[in-house]
Amino acid sequence: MAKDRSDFFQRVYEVVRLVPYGRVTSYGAIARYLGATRSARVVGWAMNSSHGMEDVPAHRVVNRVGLLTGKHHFGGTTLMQQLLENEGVAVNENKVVNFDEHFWDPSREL
DNA sequence: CTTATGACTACCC
DNA sequence: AGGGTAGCCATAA
Repeated sequence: MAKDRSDFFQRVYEVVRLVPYGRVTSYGAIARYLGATRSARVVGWAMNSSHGMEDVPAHRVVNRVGLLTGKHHFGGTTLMQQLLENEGVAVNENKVVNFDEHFWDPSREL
């Protein structure tokens, strides 16, 4: 049951879990941290599986421009936005305001 | 078993 | 500078 999906997914989940409160990161940042810049899609796909993982704050993961691309997967509502705003992250038009300020890069912060 | 797609990003022309 | 294609890995059919 441990390595069911793959180590890649496990690493992605771990990094996302390490995202501090009130901070957001991007798929590419995680992928790059794992050493696979082009694997950003896999990171997003990992998030798709993260739906059953409450420990994985996927709402803190957005695309490189701070756009809540995965918001549709949160129930098709503003749930993702509400979660971010609840943590102090301002969101406007499905985009993270001051994304550069809230951006948390694992390979940079870690 | 093979094909296609998917919450992305970067490079090439 | 802008648009299009390729790359990555896994899951689903």
